[in-house]
Amino acid sequence: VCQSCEARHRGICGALDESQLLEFSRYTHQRALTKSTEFLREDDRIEHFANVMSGVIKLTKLLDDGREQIVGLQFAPDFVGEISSDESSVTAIAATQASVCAIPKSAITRLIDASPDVGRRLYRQSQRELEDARAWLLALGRKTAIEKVASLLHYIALNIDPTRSDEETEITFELPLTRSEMADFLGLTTETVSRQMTKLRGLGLLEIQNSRTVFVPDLDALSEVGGS
Amino acid sequence: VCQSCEARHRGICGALDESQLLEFSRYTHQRALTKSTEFLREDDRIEHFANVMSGVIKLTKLLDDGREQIVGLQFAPDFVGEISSDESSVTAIAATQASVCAIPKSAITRLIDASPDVGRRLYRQSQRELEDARAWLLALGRKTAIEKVASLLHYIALNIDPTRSDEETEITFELPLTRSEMADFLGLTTETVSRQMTKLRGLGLLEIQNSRTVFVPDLDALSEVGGS
DNA sequence: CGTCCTATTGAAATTCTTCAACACTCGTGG
DNA sequence: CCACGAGTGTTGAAGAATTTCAATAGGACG
Repeated sequence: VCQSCEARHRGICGALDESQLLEFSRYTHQRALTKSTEFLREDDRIEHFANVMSGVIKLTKLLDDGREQIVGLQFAPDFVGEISSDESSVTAIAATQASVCAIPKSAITRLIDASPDVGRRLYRQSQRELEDARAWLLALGRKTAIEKVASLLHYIALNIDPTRSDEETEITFELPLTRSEMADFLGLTTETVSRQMTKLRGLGLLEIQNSRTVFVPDLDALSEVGGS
Repeated sequence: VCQSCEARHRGICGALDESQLLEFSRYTHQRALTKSTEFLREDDRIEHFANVMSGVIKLTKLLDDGREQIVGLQFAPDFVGEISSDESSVTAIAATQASVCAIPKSAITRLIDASPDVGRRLYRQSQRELEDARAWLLALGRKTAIEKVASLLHYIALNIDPTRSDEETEITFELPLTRSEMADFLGLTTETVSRQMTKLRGLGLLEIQNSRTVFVPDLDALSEVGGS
């Protein structure tokens, strides 16, 4: 059942052998999410987890007056959900059309006990998310608007396509976020994001079609503008 | 040997029974760190980990032009170091006089294999750090200067004393950070931090002695200013 | 007592935001 | 088929929050 799942190779399921996978697949169900579908809300009880198979999931936090911050983006084959906590500390929303493989909490617990490698993979993913979060702390705290936007575009470019090879220096992709969402990620306003995009285009680091389709001729140059 | 270690109860060593602890203690060594001692540098190979027993460790990241961001504070009995990565993604520096219990990488690996509970605790700590990092992303991205400073003071107040009970609504403590370090945490300048401290004092939320000793009469009121 | 480091305060400068107008895209219904 | 409208994106000008520059104050220590 899981053979076709993109999450198979890098995700947690790669830790399972064929028989475990078969057994496990009895408890999972695949789910298609339309854009903007919320499938996990901050402070809600966590009942199940999800492997992102395609699309992009945004993790957000809210201030009570409505100010919003995106605190993470999950690309295939990332795992969504906090194991060691009963309540979610973030809201998870499909930023694009997406498909996920949902797993009940009880199944994942059993899985961890049965296969230490699953636990290791979850831990590794958690560490990777922590690294990402800290890289963004640096960006939000110390980078200028144009550096922030360049960093975000570079980050998305590197993660949007799970099959992308590291050698490729140019890339074309669909932005999974609106200007407003980019702003909510970077602690800016839509207007500022838009202006910086225009500036990057002026620098020849970016070409924009439809305002959503982006061509980056030189990823390293973009990364350079984003600051190390 | 570890009986006196503050890290015993909440930290990872709490997962060990007496005999494991004794065996384990043969590989650890306690180390006193004077203020500003760097004991882990970004991109360096990780050779050993550390349990914070007292004091505060700051985790920082640098941009190549020297701009600095503090991306985490580790209080007793937190664990410092990334298990699932060979190179550190942060620099760890003693923000105050501190003492740590250092553990060679090889010992921790064996420990995890021997006791699943240790792995679980490390995972849980990692998740807690991730939650913290994301809470600060919200703060850096969307809070105003005064909200940032109030949030940081509240955070420090809650964590500085491992023996503090949740019932206490007022607290006096020594700031483990200079104004400049607070600024590096919050993505501000020292001047702005100083001005917001003055403002908070004016609001009666803070009393300041020596500029380092702080009295907070009402933690909830402070938290309120920091935004939810 | 002077020196160094940290912190505070003021005034000018800058970045980013806010407010406002307009353009573009896409789907729906006349 | 075209017009309309809603959502999204761009651009300009004025405003605000924070930074930068500068001067002063307070402590710790030799």
